Amino acid sequence: MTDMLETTNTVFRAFADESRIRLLNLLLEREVCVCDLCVALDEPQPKISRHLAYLRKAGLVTVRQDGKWKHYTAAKHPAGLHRRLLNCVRGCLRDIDILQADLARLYKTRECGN
Amino acid sequence: MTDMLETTNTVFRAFADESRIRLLNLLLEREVCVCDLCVALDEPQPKISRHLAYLRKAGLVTVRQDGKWKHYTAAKHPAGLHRRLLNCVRGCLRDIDILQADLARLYKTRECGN
DNA sequence: CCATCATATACGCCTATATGCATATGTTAT
DNA sequence: ATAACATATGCATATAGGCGTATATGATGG
Repeated sequence: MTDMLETTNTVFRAFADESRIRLLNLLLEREVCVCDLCVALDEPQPKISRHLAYLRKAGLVTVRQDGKWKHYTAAKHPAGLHRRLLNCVRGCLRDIDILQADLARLYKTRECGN
Repeated sequence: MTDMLETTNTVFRAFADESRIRLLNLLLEREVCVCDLCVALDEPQPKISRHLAYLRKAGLVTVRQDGKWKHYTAAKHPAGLHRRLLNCVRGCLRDIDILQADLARLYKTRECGN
């Protein structure tokens, strides 16, 4: 496929933003609703939603609707490059301060019931 | 380090461009001078030089001066994330048509002496 | 010193992207 | 139906990035 390079490009672009890396870091851990992500990252909701849309279009996360909440999580069976890059993130980024702090806040937070 | 996330971001951005992926693909193979890269990618020299500067600043490639030529190659001992991402490229992207064609052109070309 | 060659950078233009604020959409409960 | 809540999107703006063209820098050879 000739457009595989374009797909690759899309995926790398998806990773090329601090907010999206922070989101992926959390979504690799477990399923999280938008409001909890807002709390964990301490960022306004429209900003979070737009980045989630970006990640969704890039095929890196999936959504599950649950009443008025939407729960996002890292895509389960991503294609070759997606999977490898997600593993990169999981493996390499664990130690970064901000990402650890995000995880800590995530586990302290239970905004929505689920 | 708090700015590790920024570094990470820089590296991902470096990968988020088709020309730069094509360059990295070649530079992972061997040391190449700028003029040979222009031929292999069939792109104008200023464009190549600008992307090489980008990759240099991101710490992904190094330069060796040799008279009037400059030879670039993938950084030998990159840090954790750099190394993992470069391996990703080496492993995942080999099969892409364009990248294979680039390699083929590279091996047919010997513009500069070295 | 001057011409030539290899590479780097400056400029202007255009597109993509990130963000804040306001608002739309969609769901639940009363 | 309406109010309240969760999420998504539209608009305006600011900034970054990519590209082509022209030009600067730096090295070599006459």
